[in-house]
Amino acid sequence: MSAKGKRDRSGYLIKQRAFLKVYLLSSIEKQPNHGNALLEELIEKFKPYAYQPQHSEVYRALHELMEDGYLRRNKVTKEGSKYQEIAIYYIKDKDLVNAYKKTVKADLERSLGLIKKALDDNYI
Amino acid sequence: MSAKGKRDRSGYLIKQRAFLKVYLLSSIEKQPNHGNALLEELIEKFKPYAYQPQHSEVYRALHELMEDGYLRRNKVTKEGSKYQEIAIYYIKDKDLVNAYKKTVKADLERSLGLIKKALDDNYI
DNA sequence: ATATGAACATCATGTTCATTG
DNA sequence: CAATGAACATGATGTTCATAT
Repeated sequence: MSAKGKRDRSGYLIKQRAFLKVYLLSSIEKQPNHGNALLEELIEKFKPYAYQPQHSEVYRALHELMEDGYLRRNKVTKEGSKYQEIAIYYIKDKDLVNAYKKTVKADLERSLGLIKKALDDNYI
Repeated sequence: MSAKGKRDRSGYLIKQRAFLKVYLLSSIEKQPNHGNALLEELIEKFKPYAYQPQHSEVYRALHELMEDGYLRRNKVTKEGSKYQEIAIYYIKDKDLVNAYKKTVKADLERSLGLIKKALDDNYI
């Protein structure tokens, strides 16, 4: 079974895996895309935050989203000068996606609260 | 060597260890205290956030803060009906503490930014 | 060389066990 | 039993290797 409804026992901040999953789902909602392109997009997006997600973590997230029925994909042969086989991801179940994003939203808000509190409590 | 200036390679959110350390330092600044009492205080504080730090993690944080010269402690025999030997922690170097808290503040703010961005980017 | 994926390695942290008084 | 600490175990993630085109 994949990492579905799990939050770690102690309940500290949201895990990277879930964080990346919502970004992947949002991006694919706008436009189906393949893994490496999604990765590059994320790397670019987080540059100002000194956060650089690793390719393996992004692939793992995508694989889990497939296993859990959020995404589907089809392998296609890239046209043009290059002839690399790539996997394009599409949303499979929009309702499921929305439900998932909702739970992650709650965890993001909880995390936001924790960090805000730490700034409040420890800095005048 | 302890976990001093380390941030994980990918630069995702602030680590629990550092998060707890600033709380421990702040609490001890106000009032020297022993490990278990600090733990209970933290558990209480984070109850609304469904976050329950573990005792081992708090002790590890305290040990590192000693190793790195932020805290000192003395073992005392508890008076009263109980006769347990407990370790009371005191601030050792205020300037060092302030410097440390400053770097953690930056990481908290960076983390805050990341989470805010995730909420902005993925939810209308 | 690009894209994907698996294998392997490590770190951060959680869970359990031990000791002391 | 309260407090501390170490040992052990697991999970989350990073790094490296493999494969295909």
